[in-house]
Amino acid sequence: MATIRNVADRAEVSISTVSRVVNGNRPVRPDIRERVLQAIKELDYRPNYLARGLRARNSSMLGLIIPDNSNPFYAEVARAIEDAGFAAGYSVILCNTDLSNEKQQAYIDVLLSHKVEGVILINMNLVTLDNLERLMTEHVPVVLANNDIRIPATDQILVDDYQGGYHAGQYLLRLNHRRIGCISLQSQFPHIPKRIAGFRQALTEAGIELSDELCTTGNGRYDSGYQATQELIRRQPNLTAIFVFNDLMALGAMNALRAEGKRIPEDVSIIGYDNIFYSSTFEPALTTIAQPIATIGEECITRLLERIEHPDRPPMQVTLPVELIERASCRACPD
Amino acid sequence: MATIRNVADRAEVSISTVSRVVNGNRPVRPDIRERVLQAIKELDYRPNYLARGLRARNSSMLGLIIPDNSNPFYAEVARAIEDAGFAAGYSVILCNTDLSNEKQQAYIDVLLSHKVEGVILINMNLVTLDNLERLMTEHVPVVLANNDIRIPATDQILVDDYQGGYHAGQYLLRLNHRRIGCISLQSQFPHIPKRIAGFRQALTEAGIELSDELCTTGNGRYDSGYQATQELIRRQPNLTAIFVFNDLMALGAMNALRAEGKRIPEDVSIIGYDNIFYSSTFEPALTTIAQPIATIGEECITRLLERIEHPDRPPMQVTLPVELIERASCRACPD
DNA sequence: CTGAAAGCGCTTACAG
DNA sequence: CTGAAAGCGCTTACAG
Repeated sequence: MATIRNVADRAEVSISTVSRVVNGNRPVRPDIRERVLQAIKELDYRPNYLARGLRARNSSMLGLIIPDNSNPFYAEVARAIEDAGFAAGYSVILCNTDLSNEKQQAYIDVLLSHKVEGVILINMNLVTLDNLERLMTEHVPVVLANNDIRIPATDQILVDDYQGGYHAGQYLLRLNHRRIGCISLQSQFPHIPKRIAGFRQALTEAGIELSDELCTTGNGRYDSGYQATQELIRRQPNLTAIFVFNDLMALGAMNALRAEGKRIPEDVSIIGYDNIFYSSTFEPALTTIAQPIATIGEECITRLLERIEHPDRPPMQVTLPVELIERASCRACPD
Repeated sequence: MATIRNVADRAEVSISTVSRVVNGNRPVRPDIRERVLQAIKELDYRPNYLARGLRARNSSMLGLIIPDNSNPFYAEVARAIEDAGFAAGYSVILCNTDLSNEKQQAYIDVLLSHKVEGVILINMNLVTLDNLERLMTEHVPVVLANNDIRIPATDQILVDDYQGGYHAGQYLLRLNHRRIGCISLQSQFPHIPKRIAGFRQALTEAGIELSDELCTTGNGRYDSGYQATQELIRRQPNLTAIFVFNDLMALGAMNALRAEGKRIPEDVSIIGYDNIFYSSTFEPALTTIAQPIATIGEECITRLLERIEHPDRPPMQVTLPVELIERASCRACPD
């Protein structure tokens, strides 16, 4: 394929001049610029980003590290990031880790070798901070989302999990529920305990204790929501409501309940978390605590691009609000 | 960060030697290799892929062009591709096009500039072949999936859409349905007409004509399945079954039917297409024609890597089979 | 088995 | 406003 050299020869100018018209960063005499543009078109020239990146120390690439792009939550976030990245002239490398520390590490090495200009880490498994530190020592701009651990010198996008848990609790209480189960997420993420704390606080204010017996955990996937629910109703058959920590598991919960002959919401109310697109299409439509999914993605990329532009600005912490979305999976407890 | 030069200095060897131990492609005296390895570790050296790629004419990058990664079908395919790509040492650049010709074109230019070693195109909008041709002239290996148009010198992964349509038709007929609607996909893709042809053939064999009145189209998304269904039952209130060309629209169809007070499958049977993961979790669980989603992804990447290795092997066309998955959304028509 | 040298395709001071 | 030259960090013949 054509190189800058070929263009220069055809336009009878130096490669410096070609570079200038391609990048448009220095003045070029109009007639010469025309000649160059003409040659570029005739040769179908496209700059080699490998060469440009090597020389100019930029790669026009971003890394996106998420647990699993086939999970609708991450899929939606990834979409927002890809859109905005593309608009800003960046390509995004997709990295799935399944929360495995080894895969995270391997991918960070790869991204570093590719000389990405920044990386977005969503629900990063931070059992150790080594991975993050490697990024920091190389001075690669990083945005951390959904990871409420204070990392100095890193932009962070958080969602108000305490409020999320609190709202869910209050809502169920307002509907007169008293025997409330909870399916949380088994994870090392600090935002999960906060969500539980908010939930517990709401119950405590109503004089209800969140007993261990009524709490269980899942891994976030449909199946685990199904199983956790079976376990929960085995332990406490008189449950009237369950707060499930993500919509996918909530869907599993609804199906498990149905398999036991329970109706939703007549027999058991279910409230989810996330508000993935599909939650509104479930039958019954799922009442849930909405995370601002698209906003999370947009904030991630906005912060990252900002930091690439201005590496020395102080890091920001953005906390996004949650919102209760009332649909059809909860109803007032008759008791 | 450390460069090959730093490593060479510390290990007191030439950069050629460092390169050889890093790439492990030429023999190096064991004690020297040890020294180099030691220096690499001490300096936390990682090769610069920009430099390597520029020189060696490889980038370790692949492009994945899909309509929308937040659609579960593509999300699942993308996941399979990312997994296998990573395992083979490639990073994948995620490109969403929303089927826009402009975006496809823009992304292909970008991928070419990044010097990707290959690109996978799934449901590429081929209103013009220009985009594809640019890839061909640059000799970038290409795999085309879900695009049943004969492109010489291109590997293609297809699914047997004729059979898919035929099976769906036969199944509904076997259940004694006679007034069958069809929500197909508005698209320029050649596999869609084939699917319709298979469906029509099944009906024809049973002496039933697939009238235009019973056919409509959607864009593949949930909402359009919902709307298309409203339209269909307005036109023909006595419909007993609908064949919907993807599961997402089928979900929309079920909800639209319910909103009209119809029960599924008692009043109307629904059969979908794709077998995305969620279709088994719908209420009722969706009967559908399964595409081998993971296999499509795996075949794409296998073919692509194969072609990168052996550019001169004749292109292959793989046609994958579909399978009827019987679940709960269809039942025998009482008529 | 090892090293010196050329060169991949660009950008960017520098000199004019 | 333009061009010659250096150099980004590698790989790979080539010579030894």
